[in-house]
Amino acid sequence: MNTTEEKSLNFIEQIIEEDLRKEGKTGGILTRFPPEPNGFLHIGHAKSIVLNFSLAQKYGGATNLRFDDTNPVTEDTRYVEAIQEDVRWLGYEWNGPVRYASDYFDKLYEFAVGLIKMGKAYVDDSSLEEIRRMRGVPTAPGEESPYRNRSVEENLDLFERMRSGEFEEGSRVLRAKIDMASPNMHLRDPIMYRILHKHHYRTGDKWHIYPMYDWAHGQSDALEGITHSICTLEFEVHRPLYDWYLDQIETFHPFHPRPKQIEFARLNLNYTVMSKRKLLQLVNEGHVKGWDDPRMPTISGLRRRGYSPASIRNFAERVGIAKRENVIDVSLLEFSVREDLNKTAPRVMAVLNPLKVVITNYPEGQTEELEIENNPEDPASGSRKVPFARELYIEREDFMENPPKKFFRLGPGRKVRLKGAYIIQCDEVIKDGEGKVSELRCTYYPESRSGSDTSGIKVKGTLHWVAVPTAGMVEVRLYDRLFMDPEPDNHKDRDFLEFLNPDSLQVLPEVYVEPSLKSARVGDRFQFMRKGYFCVDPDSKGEQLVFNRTVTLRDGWKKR
RNA sequence: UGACCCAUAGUAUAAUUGGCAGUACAGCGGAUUUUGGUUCCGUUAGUCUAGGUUCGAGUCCUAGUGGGUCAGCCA
Repeated sequence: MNTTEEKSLNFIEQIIEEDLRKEGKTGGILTRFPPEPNGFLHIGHAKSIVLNFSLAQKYGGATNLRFDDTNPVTEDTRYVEAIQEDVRWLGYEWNGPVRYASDYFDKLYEFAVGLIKMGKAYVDDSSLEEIRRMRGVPTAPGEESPYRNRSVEENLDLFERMRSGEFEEGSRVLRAKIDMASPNMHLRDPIMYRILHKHHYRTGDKWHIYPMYDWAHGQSDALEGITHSICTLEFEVHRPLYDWYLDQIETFHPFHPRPKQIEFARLNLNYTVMSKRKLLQLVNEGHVKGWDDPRMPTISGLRRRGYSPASIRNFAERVGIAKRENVIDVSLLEFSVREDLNKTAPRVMAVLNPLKVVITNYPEGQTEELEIENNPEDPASGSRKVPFARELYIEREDFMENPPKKFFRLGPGRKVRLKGAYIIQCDEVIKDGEGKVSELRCTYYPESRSGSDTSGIKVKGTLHWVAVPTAGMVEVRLYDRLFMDPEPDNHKDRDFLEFLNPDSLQVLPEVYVEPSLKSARVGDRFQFMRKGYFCVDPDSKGEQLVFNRTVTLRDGWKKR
């Protein structure tokens, strides 16, 4: 079973192995990750990154990072920085330099001239509206442009003048001459170049025409020697065009290897949105604090939330690769972080919502240092000293005045163990003027000390705690799902913003923590025992630490 | 009144390419536990429908149904 499990390949791996077999090779593929720098990367991109890089690793190849920067009006260098950081943080190193589609603008222009000379491309003076109208609709053929049969000489002249900036934006385009009656809309004389008098962050003001995606992408793949160009399903209808362009160019400029486009289903996660447009909207309208808000499904958001690169990689491997539309349950993502952090995150104690406990038989002024292991899952992580004292904080929800039988925690007359310390018994409940429990008076059993317990007392519950005199204080931010609906953008009559969860962020400004947390630094991850995994946020300033809750612990006692 | 793609437990994904439908997450039950965590064991639950080919169909064929994509000078 293990052996068959290892042999199981996804459909892309099957295609690659078949391709390699046909060519009598055992490896040497080249994949690419081609983001457009017009937004931050999200968990869906992570799936694509992991796919492309792990395929290359598996089949002895490499992966290029190429920015698809063919639209200067929406793209920005700010995004190219952020994207590189995210890919690196995920743990991948791309092949050679960062590449840009704009590196190939000259080559692309040359290829376009080649198509014109073959009579396979022409300059169209039609307006945007005319072109749209004459394109027809999916169920009915379009009609040919009156400019479709210009002479090669005229096309060459016009195209050259388009490039030099002689014409207004929108006045002309270069189109491939294919088939206005094709059932595939993308083959109805697709536009190759549009006029854009825009400054490009890399090519400056050199160009007045910019290539469309279809014209730029496949050729960039071919020029880089990409063997397998993996993209998402919506590009499936583009594949005939991808191949057509390559077919034409290969008549005067053969490519070895010739790239092959393969499509797979993008990742969708429930209780969130994954489109860059909607993510941008959340940022711009202030529904979140930025692209890296810990509630965002962006890679930078997840990083800030406390997700580790390994947990995201494991998640991406687990979701699988297929062509079926899918919606992954967030619980799989959460499982992936817990799995990783359980093995790596040191345990500490923090009380989110405090209730004071006074141990009446513990000598006033006395303290002691208790040795507590840092991570029971990792013996190599050692232990630390945690101070104990007569006055402590415990979690308010760990006490009930009238507890049900199955409640294993504290109640009047009940006993519990304090983690790594003593067994205590609740003797008296003190309330404030409003009847709210304000303090517990307890007694402890001196002989029940952890590690040398001779008391013989058995308790069912163990509580975390923080000693009052030595307690540190931090801010904690608790996060819940950003949307209350599993598929917020899948409702025909309702806007996804209607499903925003008003309680997705809860700030606890004063949380008591054990003193060992003083040395925590931005990015450090911990398990707050019994409460979940937490990560130090960059908003922390010096001693003033801010923690983000990455995810709660699995709760076998599902209360609330 | 088109073309193309897709359809396996609640979710996602396998099935040596035509040979006992498996895995993970989620759920449920139990054991262990100084985290109601972890770990371990058990368990519920599936091939869209109808025909056909075949000794044998999740897999091949036909039709249907359902879902998705395509009408940007976005990618």
